[in-house]
Amino acid sequence: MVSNSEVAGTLSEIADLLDLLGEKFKPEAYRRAARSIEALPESLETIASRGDLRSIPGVGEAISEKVTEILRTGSLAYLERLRGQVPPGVLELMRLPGVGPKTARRFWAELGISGPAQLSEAIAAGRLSGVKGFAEKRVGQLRSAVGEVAAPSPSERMPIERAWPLARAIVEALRAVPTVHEVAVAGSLRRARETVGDLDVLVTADRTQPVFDTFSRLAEVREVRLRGPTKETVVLTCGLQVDLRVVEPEAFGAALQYFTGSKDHNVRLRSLARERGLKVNEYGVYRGEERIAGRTEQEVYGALGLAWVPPELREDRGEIADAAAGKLPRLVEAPDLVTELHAHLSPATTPVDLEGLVASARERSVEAVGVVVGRVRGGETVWTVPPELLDRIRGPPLRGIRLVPAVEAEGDLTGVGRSTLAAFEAEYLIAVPAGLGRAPSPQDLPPTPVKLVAHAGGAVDVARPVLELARLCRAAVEIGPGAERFDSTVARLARESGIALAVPTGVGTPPGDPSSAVALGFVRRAGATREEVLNASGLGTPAGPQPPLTGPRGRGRTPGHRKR
DNA sequence: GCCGTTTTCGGCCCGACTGTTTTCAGTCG
Repeated sequence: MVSNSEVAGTLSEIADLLDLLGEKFKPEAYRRAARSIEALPESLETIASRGDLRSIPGVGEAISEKVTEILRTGSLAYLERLRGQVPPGVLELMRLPGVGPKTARRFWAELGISGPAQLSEAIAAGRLSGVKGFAEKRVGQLRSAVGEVAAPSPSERMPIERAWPLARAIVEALRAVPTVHEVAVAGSLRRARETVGDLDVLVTADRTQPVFDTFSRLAEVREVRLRGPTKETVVLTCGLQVDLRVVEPEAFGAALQYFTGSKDHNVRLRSLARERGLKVNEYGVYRGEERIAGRTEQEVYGALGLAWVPPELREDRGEIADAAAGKLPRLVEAPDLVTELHAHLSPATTPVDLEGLVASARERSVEAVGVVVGRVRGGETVWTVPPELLDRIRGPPLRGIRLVPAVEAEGDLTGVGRSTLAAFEAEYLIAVPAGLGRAPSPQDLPPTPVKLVAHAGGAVDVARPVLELARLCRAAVEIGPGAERFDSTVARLARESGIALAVPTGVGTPPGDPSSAVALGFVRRAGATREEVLNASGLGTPAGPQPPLTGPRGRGRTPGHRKR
């Protein structure tokens, strides 16, 4: 079994090799195919077995044949042939910071340098002095670049839930600068990608200098890598790179659009602009010399005849055509989340904790909270809240918040039934299918409806049996960051199978915990509307057409409705 | 190599920054 990432890696290597060989457009074609494959919600094997490889953006006749060969044989003759033309060390040279295909090729072809070690020797021996294009400063850069190879590896992509608090801290620090007006985070964090490679921060300000000064002096900053009149790049102690740009207010929307990406979304957007005789860059939309949009993103998309595209959808998966046709989904939003389905009290719970939970719900305008009052494993009770708390949870609403008792059932669901709920006087079950190694069969299902499948997590292929369980139970699956929840690719698969989603609201989590915001980003990234999120319908829904409480696919009701 | 409500051929996003230049090439995002 060859993973999607391995295939993407192979295509990227082909791109690099073609770059070194001086090819013009092929490298970008291979990179684009690699990016789409990396972002696929299901395995290439599955797609190939349906004969659908050509439906992947950027995959045409030639690349689909190569992918097929890799899947079938685990290797690729074309790649081996390219490798034969370029010494392996030259690829490593190209991966040094500041060294691209042209420079690497010159080292190799003109100076006989075919690897970082040889480059290091050449620099030490002074063989670069007098060579055109390699003056003192450049040689200094190369020396440190070669040195860094042995040092800790360059920063890899970071899980979004880790990057989120860092971004928040930076935004708050910049907002405190007196000359600053607007601050926004763009990039893959804004698109709610599961991992982020760097942070992009945009600022409008009266004066640039104080902004850069504050930025460079942040406690988390390890080094300032580059500073120009409008842009500064730093590296944080954790290795994450942060780019800060100061833009004028008239261009804020255009810059936000541009730096939010994705790259493929922007390329398509600018191609569309060209077709309409317009030009889009980070300063605005231009007809000739005249700027016709730029202050807001709505203006920018509007000038191109498009509806504003939510950042989470900007991946060139057809969203631009949808925006042109007015067919973009109305994605679920934070105020839609009126119910928390899965809140925990600590094992040593006191009434104070319950007050805290209620306060937390009020803060977030959540009106009903499903509280776990007990946990069972294989029919045995493993944990339960103190009886006096159970009474309060079952009692009348606390300060307007309705508390709904729920039971978590770990692992195997056989033996879990109505009696389990009755024992706890709970209203619904939360399945926690740890170690579910196979697809469940209907006999495995409890006679009591399960409302939520939570704490499952894992990669797409691991998720399938869990999704099958959710489908059979007509339960929602919990989405969110971390190893114990499902990400946006699984959320998308769930939606496509008609399975409802559940989004943690953050009720009962510490202040500043990013998991609720990230979870919302994930389900939006999966294209979910309010109607597809179980805890977004029902209670307190604003006036207007009410979504069906029981969705078209027969999902359960929200806790708050059971006694109304 | 991919792709097309202008195309099955002829295009392929665009600008900041750096170091090296006498006006630009390369890298990066």
